Amino acid sequence: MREDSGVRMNMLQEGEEEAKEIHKRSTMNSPCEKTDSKTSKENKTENQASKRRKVIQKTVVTVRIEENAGGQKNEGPPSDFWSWRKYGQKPIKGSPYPRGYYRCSTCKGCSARKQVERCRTDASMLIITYTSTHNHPGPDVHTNPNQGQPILSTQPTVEEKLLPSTPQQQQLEEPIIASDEDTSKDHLQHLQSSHNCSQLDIITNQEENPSTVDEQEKTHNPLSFLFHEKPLSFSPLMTFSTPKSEENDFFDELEELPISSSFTSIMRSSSFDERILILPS
DNA sequence: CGGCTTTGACCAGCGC
DNA sequence: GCGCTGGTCAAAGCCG
Repeated sequence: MREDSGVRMNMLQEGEEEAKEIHKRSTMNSPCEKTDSKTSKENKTENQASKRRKVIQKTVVTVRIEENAGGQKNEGPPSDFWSWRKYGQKPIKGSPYPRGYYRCSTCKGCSARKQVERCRTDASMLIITYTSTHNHPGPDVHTNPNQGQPILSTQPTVEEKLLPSTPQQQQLEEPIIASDEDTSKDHLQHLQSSHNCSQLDIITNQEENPSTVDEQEKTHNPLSFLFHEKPLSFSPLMTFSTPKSEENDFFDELEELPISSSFTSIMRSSSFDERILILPS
């Protein structure tokens, strides 16, 4: 019925310095080299120096577990074409469910990470937070290492999405005013009921230095590892439809997610590749 | 045997 | 300054 499933993405750029930090790390450990984590104290210090709470760029995705299950267990990370290695798990205050920490094991030295936790209000929802970026080319999606997941090879690359080739997309590129939230919700509900296809919410929150961020985006946009390097990553997610008001409640709970009216724009387009840039107000 | 998961410990940021 | 909390490390064990 209404809550087939929903997928959302919020991308938050919370500070380019962190990006640099992570990037520095990723470059220090040259890609695909055996540097992993078991290294000297020096390296450890370096890593811990950047194990921050102000994580740079976060891409938050919510997924319904049942739908996500491409042969994966419920608690596992969502199916995408990267291989992830779990490196930690912590109970999160306020949430009955622990948060799992995964890093990309596709290539050693890759700084891409993600956090997987269940929605505290809806255990069937997974909240996946992607941080940092892959510093290596994505796996050949056409080989489809992901058992039986449908491949949507028509997904545009991030560059394609960056181009406001359509009025719709142009709208998405425009900054969104959060005060529009109520309206957004209306739109959201309306649109959710109108579209069975998945919806992705990608909110790019550019802080202070848009130029730098822009440059960053060109090279290490967290979305690039989601869309560009591996545009099919979300194909399993995209088969979902979206719950309606229930989901609004859910996201109300997620205080860190600046849903706001960006949702509205997202919902205006029924395809998954919505991207919303929120410029610093 | 290599890769992954589990889990306790450590460290740093943040709030008071 | 201190305690809390989140994020990461790394050893040990498990599994294919």
